[in-house]
Amino acid sequence: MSRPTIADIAKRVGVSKGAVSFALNGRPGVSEATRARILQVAKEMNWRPHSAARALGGARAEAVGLVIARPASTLGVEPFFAHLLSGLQAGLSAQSVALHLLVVEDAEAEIEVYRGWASEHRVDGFVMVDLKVRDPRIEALEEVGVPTVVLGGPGRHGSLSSVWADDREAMLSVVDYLAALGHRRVAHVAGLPAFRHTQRRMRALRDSARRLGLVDAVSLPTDFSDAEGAAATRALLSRARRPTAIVYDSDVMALAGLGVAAEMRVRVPDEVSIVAFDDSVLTRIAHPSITALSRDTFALGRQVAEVLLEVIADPARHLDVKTATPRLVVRESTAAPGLGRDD
Amino acid sequence: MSRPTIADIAKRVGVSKGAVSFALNGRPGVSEATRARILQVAKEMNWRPHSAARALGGARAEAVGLVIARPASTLGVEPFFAHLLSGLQAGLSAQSVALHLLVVEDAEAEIEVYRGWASEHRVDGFVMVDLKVRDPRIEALEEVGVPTVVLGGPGRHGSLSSVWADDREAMLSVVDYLAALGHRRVAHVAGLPAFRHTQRRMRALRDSARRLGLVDAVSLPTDFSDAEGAAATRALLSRARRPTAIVYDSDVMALAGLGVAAEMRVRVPDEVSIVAFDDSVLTRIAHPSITALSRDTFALGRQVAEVLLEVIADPARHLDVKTATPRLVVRESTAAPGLGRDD
DNA sequence: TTGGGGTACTAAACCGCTCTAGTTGCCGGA
DNA sequence: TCCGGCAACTAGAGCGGTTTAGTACCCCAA
Repeated sequence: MSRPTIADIAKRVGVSKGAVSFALNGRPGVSEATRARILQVAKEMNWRPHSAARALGGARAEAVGLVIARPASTLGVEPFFAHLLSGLQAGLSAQSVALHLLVVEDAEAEIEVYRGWASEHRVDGFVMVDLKVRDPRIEALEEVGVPTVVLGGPGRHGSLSSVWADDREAMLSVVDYLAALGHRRVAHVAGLPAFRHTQRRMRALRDSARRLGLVDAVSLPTDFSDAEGAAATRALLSRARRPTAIVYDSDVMALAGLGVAAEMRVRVPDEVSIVAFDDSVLTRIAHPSITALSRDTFALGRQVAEVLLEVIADPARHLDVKTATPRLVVRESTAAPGLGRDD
Repeated sequence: MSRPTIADIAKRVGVSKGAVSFALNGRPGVSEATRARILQVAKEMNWRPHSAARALGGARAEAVGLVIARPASTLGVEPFFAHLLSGLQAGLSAQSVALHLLVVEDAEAEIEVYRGWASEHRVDGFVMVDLKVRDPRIEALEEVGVPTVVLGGPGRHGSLSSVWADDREAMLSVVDYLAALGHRRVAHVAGLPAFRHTQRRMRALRDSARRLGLVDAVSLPTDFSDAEGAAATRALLSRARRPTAIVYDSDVMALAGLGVAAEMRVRVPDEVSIVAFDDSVLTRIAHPSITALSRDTFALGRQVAEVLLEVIADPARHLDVKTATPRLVVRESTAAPGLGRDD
């Protein structure tokens, strides 16, 4: 026989549908004895709520949405993304909330999906990632009126809540560290300039260069791919006055850069130091292992989930959470310029 | 004002709810003129179907489920997984079907989620991954009665459809290649022995060793982590008669193995050749780059999605799709066993 | 003229659950 | 004895669609 409904339970126990509903939802209106009997029978019949029926009455969908506008084929490349997803899952599954995931072509399609899922009550909230410099999604999501947490900032996310890491401070700490080692020519292989965090990192490098008197502090934008990361590295290392340290905006690019250095017979860290934003297995198992800004993306994802659940519980709230600033994990890929020849 | 319903449209156009439903779903029962008028008004009012209401009536959920029983924190490590997810997305989003994703602790919880989502009509089908040797999930899913595609095989997935790659054939091709280069001592750093595909690879290595007269053809099981991959490599390279070639069950472990070799001053590929199952950026950007079995995981994911959509469309069907056998991409990490030749 | 059959449409049941507005029965107090 | 009040429970109206049964009307053949 097919799934039992509360009507079946009601008939069997000999009470009304309403009584069963009250009992199952733990609300007053039934005696303890009756409640126990109802729960017992519900269990025996292996009853489960029909989420659609609940949703019709205006209840929660018990799911949140994550829509990503990237070519699906590049998603897999980013350990960052996978970790974030894991963290989100961890935070959500604690409250048995599922994640509705969709990859679309562009921001326009993304906004369409927001509208659709919201009005179909498919989800209770959204997580928005890849905050752009002037981002049309912000306005769209505000209009849609569904609780949302933006991953990125600070600022520029309108009335939406956000969770952000201080990219500026992180970059400053990297440059300070390199400067303290004695580096004067620090280059930066950046990510997509359309991203807000890329801009903040580039600006931080410029500011620090001025403050510390560094020269040739240049940022080369890329698309985050290993190919462009390698190309940028090749360009930098081919310069007459090549940088003594390179900061990469992702672990994949740093690893690609390391490969290029080896191929060009530029020794790491003796002749060039390498630092990666974003830590992962990649930086640990590379040889030499790569000094990286470690930011526990898993925890970040979980935090995003928690904030979102809070905002869903009380839509009037507006949270703006700053996460721990990435911590620099020093490994074998950095050293004072021109020194060290321990190999 | 809140979302318009078909009743609102009906009132505005001056017809009944039923007529509106017929018009919006493109079924007979209304004249072309009326249909056009209804569609026009629906568009003006920016109407969207309420998925919960549809689901109540027994319609599709337009979503499929993927439940993974792994500690969420290890998910991100596997490029394989991320690629698979991307491919799934690509296949599903072509028909605007969303992916309901959940990470749970163990197989038991996984089965609970299958039961739950199925009876709540949250999804139209499931994708099952990580096929184990004697897998209780198979029976559970058959009982649940929701269209499912198992990633893995061949065989041992009951009445469920499946998509599988020939791991045996793949391993044979690797060993043949190594034997042809002159290798006689081939080791295998395997994955979790509970996985069916791990078993098949181990058996294939044993069979091939017998056929080709290889010695010391040993498989060391691991948990797929870079740590255990490194440890296994260290153990193998410390042997008195160490292997001249090592096959790794994942790209991450191969990269970790490469690191260990460098650290132990065992030259690759001069003293030991390295081959990875599963290709990704990692194997390409490593230095030296790693010879790998490339299997286009993205395409695999898309194929799974397509098969699932087919089975959902016609639940009576049973598909069993064998994907292209992984192709060996030779890079810098393999060569004839030159130095340290001591047979 | 009748009647059969097709088309275009309406009314209402139905899906499974929630929630409000009763209704019943019992108790205690005046 | 009557009545108010409360706890326990019932009846039934939604929620937003789909779908079935039924109706009104028209056309055409007998």
